[in-house]
Amino acid sequence: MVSRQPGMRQISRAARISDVARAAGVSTATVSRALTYPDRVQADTRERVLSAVSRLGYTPNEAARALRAGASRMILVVMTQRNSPPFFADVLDGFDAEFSAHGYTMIMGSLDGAEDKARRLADLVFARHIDGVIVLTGHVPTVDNRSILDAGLPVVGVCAEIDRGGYPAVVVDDEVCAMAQTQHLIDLGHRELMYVAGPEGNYNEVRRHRGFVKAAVRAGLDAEKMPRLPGDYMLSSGVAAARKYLGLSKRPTGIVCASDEMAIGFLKTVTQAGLRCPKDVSIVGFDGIDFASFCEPTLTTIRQPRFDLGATGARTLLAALQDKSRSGGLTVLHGELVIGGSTGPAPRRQSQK
Amino acid sequence: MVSRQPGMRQISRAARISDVARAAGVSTATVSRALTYPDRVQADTRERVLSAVSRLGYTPNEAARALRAGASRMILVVMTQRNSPPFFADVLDGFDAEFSAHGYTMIMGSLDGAEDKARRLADLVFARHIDGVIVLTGHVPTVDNRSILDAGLPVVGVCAEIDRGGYPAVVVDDEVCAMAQTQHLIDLGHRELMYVAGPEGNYNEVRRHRGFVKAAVRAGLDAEKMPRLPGDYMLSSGVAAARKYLGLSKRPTGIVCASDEMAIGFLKTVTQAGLRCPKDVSIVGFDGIDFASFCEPTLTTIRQPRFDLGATGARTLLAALQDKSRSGGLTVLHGELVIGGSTGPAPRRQSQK
DNA sequence: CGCTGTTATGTAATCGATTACAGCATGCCG
DNA sequence: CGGCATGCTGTAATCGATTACATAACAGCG
Repeated sequence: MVSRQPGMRQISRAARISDVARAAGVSTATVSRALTYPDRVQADTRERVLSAVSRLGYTPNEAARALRAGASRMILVVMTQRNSPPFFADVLDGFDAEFSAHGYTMIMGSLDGAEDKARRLADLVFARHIDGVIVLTGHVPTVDNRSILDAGLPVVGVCAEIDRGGYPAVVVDDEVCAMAQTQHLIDLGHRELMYVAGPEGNYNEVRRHRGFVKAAVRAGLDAEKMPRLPGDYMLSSGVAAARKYLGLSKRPTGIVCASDEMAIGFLKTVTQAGLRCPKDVSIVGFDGIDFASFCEPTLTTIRQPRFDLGATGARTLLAALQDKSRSGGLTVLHGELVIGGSTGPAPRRQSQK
Repeated sequence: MVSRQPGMRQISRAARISDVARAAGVSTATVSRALTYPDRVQADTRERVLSAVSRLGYTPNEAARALRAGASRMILVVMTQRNSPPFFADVLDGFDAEFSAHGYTMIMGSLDGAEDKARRLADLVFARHIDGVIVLTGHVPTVDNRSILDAGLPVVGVCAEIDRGGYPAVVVDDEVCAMAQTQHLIDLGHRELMYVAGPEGNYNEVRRHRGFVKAAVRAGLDAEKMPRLPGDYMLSSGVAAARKYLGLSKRPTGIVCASDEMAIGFLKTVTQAGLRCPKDVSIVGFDGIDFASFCEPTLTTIRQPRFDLGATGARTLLAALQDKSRSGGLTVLHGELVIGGSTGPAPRRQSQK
């Protein structure tokens, strides 16, 4: 009745610690010690145990260990929307590098607005299946009157601070970066600017827009009059923004986008409609995703330290796991303006208007 | 000594089933039944239990449940290389949709060649922390003389069959698609073709190249003479291939790439060098990633049913989890040629050579 | 009235690893 | 040689939920 597997090795039944103990002629306590504190058992006993372990292919049952230890060595990473827009890939790599080096495993949970997803993640957390949480979206939903944050686990915000205060976070100086984006256009002579936004109320969106306004005001421009088209960071909303832009009677010449994806969607759509970039219109993105260097023209953008955001965030959480009393603290990393081909001097006609 | 959390709710200590039992004035067995088989307990008892559950905010401890049940409701998804190249995002969404609908949670494990990563994933599997495995890369490494496959769990290959046979898989008809890619160029009059490859020996690479050769031979071309530049599916290798291409004394006019990323890297590099696409050179990609529609010109490519690959793969694994005896079986989905602006008639000069 | 069948609930074993505590040698010292 | 410290190993409790089995209450029926 043993189920045969296609593999080479025959699986009879996973070896338990008691099997190892019997094979090595010791107690289960000794097996456990030989594995966890090798110097607490005599050398020859250790030998016998280790050889039995490898002979039987023993791996300690994780559920039993977690139950006893009260810790699972699992980290939940909460993301918005669908799985991994291109920007996040490197951030996740940063997490992975640190966590797996410290014996932790990551679980990715995407919150695409569906309530049951949020409920499942909350269950995971309250079931003590998780030791710590990383929140990639500033906002954490509350379902059934409970939030992931209420489980009392260490939580770190990455890319955005968590809206309910008091948690450590690792972010980029969005506002400064957005000012740099905008200033770059101003330096090129653009005076008619437009902003393509991220989701309403989003942590990064709020700051990026604030930076845009500040830079404009500082240059003596009337920020009130500048169009602000809605978006959601994704390609399609860049396309939609471009369509609206093309319908405007008086088109701004400098376009500041809150993400690269939107900038790329915008760029493609307006050039396809016959506008020349950067001759007729200049476009700046935000994020520095790989494809920014592969559109035509290449995109001027803000390069974020993506891997570093992830690695630093992971280290912050690991520190909190070690020392639960540690709290708060904001780490701010810096973005960098990368000048591509999508921005150039403002066209004369427009700038004189 | 209770640690205070910044949240609103006060966390004293996670409620156990015995706390609920006491609060409801019943035994733990009754609590468990009230939650799992509601119709096995009297209505008023159930009421009391459920009210105590919500009053105490009780969530069953997952480690204890998993230990007792011998199942964790966790799925491991093994990926190659770094986290989620753009192609995989939708596939992962497909997994997520099915798995989370059925109460399963996904763990993403990336194997970037480092041995310790492979060891950790194997540990996870052998520790019975996982109920099933999805392998996104045909090859599964063996470390310390054991492979993830040896744990005797249900395993499904997605995007590629698993090299050690006998496991079900969900794939796309790579060879047919590659023939369509190639035939498209041949139909446009190209007779000098070149192939930009994926990683040596990779499941998809082998089939895509075979399709390329078949289509060429069928058209009476000498496949032996056609350059085959090495690559790894990623942007940078497309760039590298383009550099080599530019150095060739006699440049093929039809370029078949084993991935969109390479095609995009290639396209950008050769147009930047002054070649016109599709006038001087035609390029076809493979995958149908979002950005294929946003480069200049838009990329002709093979659109894969990415979400469907994921969803079908997940369903296959779920079926295997229900009925462990079920084995084998290959599901083949179909890709579709999407014609973009990167392919056009072969230049006259070249095609007459 | 007493027996059987049914339903609701409780008791206690169980999953597998960890670890506090106990026990047993052995060595050292007075 | 007795007493105590030290080092190694074993026994058994423990983590928290599930569930086989036991028990109790009650209805139905001859």
